[in-house]
Amino acid sequence: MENRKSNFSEWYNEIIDLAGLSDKRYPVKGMNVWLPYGLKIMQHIDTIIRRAVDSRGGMQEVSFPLLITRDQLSVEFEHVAGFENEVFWVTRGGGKQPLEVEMALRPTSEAAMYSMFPLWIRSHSDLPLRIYQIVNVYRYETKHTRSFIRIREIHFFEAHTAHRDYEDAERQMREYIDIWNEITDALCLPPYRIDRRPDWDKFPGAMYTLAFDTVMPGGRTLQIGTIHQYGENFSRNYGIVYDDERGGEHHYVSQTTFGMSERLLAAVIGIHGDDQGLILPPDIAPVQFIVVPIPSDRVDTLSFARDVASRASALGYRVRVDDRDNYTPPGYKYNDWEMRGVPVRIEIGEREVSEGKVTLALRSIRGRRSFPPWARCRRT
RNA sequence: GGGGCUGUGGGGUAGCUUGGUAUCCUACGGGCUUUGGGAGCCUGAGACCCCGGUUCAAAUCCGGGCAGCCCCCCCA
Repeated sequence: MENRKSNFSEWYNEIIDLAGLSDKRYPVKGMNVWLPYGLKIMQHIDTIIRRAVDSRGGMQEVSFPLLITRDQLSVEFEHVAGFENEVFWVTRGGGKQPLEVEMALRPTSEAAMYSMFPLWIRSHSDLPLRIYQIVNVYRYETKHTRSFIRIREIHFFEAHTAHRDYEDAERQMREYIDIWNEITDALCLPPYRIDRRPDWDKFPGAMYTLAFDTVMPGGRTLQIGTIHQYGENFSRNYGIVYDDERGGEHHYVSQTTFGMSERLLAAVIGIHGDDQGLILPPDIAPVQFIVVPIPSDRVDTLSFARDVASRASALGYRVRVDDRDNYTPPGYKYNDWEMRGVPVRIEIGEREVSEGKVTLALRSIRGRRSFPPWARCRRT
């Protein structure tokens, strides 16, 4: 395997392939296949995101259509102009018939959602409106694409909120930062930077943008999340208004958004990995304990291994017994699961069976210790 | 947006300059033997990115397309 520090780019490509995260051989530029192991990790990341968002209450998950009509995008607005060069268009349907109304694959969902907001928001009692979705968005990247970092089909979390005034929207911005802290804690990401982007670099249409940046090996900064204060910029263009308590008087809502993507996975890969491969935080590891039986003629290590595994499963951990028999020496399995980033390995050989103990090896420190049965499972 | 490079079995490669039989490693299937840090022997299957051009003949030369890689810059 490539050296992570001196040759990060190639190490990154190699580990994504070896660990079975994503297959970039799919014949469309920037659109890769999520492989089982990689998809599981991403789903666990999504679970962490949902937990962080849902636990605060008031925010609800939705799912909007993929297609946006040309009309929805025909608003004269810097937001629309900002994306016009990265939109995929659907122009035909049913054989070769040109569509009467051309449709875009969403590059982000403002235009989709804000076409519905005026129908949903009538009075102050409809506010705040706070929704999010985890869907794919599409951007016609012309530059060099890169697994999980710059792709054309993006696995995207986007939260959208509408508030009665700017102050309430600002409160939402502060809550986003709390949510972000909870997520980065669970992913064991190191302290990050929050940058207020200069005007030329803010999200198209936003009043201001705060970006969460992290630094990858090799020194490159990776923007892994952004929150945007829209103020009334969008509501004035999409006509999102409400009646206040006095009735009759219309006010524009103030809006915010929060965006994240599989760049979170890219950050976890890049920041935690080493020359042996991935190192996964336990919360997102598809396999948290790998039990490796070492075959023996004298004792039944496999049964013992399965017994250990079922006890750990009963405690709620994700456990797997590596009972593949085609790789006979255990060293292959050790290296294989270390490469995949499994946090804890449990080795079961003659010694463990006869002494009634297990031997644990931790991925993060690459040490090994022997323990009496089950003693540490709850704490690891 | 700019600069450079590459496409050969699943992965990594030799062959290309000088056109003619495609090399090796690894992974994979079958069989036997093995087993406390990437096992061994036997055997089997598997490839020249796509389209066009030059030529008796193209993996090799030329043009285009598609895909990928590296550096600078930037987006989630």
